[in-house]
Amino acid sequence: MDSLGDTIRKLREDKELPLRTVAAFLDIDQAILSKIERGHRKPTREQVVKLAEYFKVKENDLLVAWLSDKLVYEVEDEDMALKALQVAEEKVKYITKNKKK
Amino acid sequence: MDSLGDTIRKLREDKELPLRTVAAFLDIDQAILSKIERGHRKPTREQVVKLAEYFKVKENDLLVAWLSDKLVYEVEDEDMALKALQVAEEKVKYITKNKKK
DNA sequence: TTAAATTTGACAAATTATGTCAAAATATAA
DNA sequence: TTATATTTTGACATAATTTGTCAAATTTAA
Repeated sequence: MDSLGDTIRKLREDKELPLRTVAAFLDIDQAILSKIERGHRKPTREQVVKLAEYFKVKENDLLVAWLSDKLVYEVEDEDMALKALQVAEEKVKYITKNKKK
Repeated sequence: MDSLGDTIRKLREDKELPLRTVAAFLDIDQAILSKIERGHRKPTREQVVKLAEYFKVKENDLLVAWLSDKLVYEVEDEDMALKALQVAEEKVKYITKNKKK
């Protein structure tokens, strides 16, 4: 199961691009991109969108990976992590349903 | 489906306590407690723990409500909210499994 | 009404997220 | 090897968000 960082690194290495190049496109220091790929930093939503564009992959796929990573980060040192995720799912379903009307 | 704020408000009103009293126990201004109950502010983890103690309800139940609220807040304006939650669940299961070893 | 309780919004302080930079470490090519 | 390019790390700055106070406005209920 790849993290978002792993995915980005693979995309970049497949094209044999240095951090410098991709980081320039994102308009950030390469240090940050390095940290993002290694999972030591979370990219911003905008960076993820740009990366999808840059590597020509589905924006939605990358955003799901990004958002789920954020959720994992948010619950990870809690015992009730799984329970909370399940309850959150129910809440989202409930909210979505009542928004449709 | 009650939010955490609703739950706290009910617990407080059942005991006929003013915001002032409970807020004092939490060591915050009553304005914040008002906002928490109305869902305009998120309580901190520590505040939730204190509230569980104060109202003598299961800490874990309140923490699940709190954490799931935070998760909902984090995904709520994303189309892929549900998908991200499901992927996060898989990731948490994966992490938990590999931690046991 | 008037007194208590609650709500609101402007603002301040604290915390966390995001970024730069330069030096250290690592990988690659000559 | 030695030199060059790339990546990684950590100290630090800046920006954004969270968490809080305060006082005035509003609502509730005696």
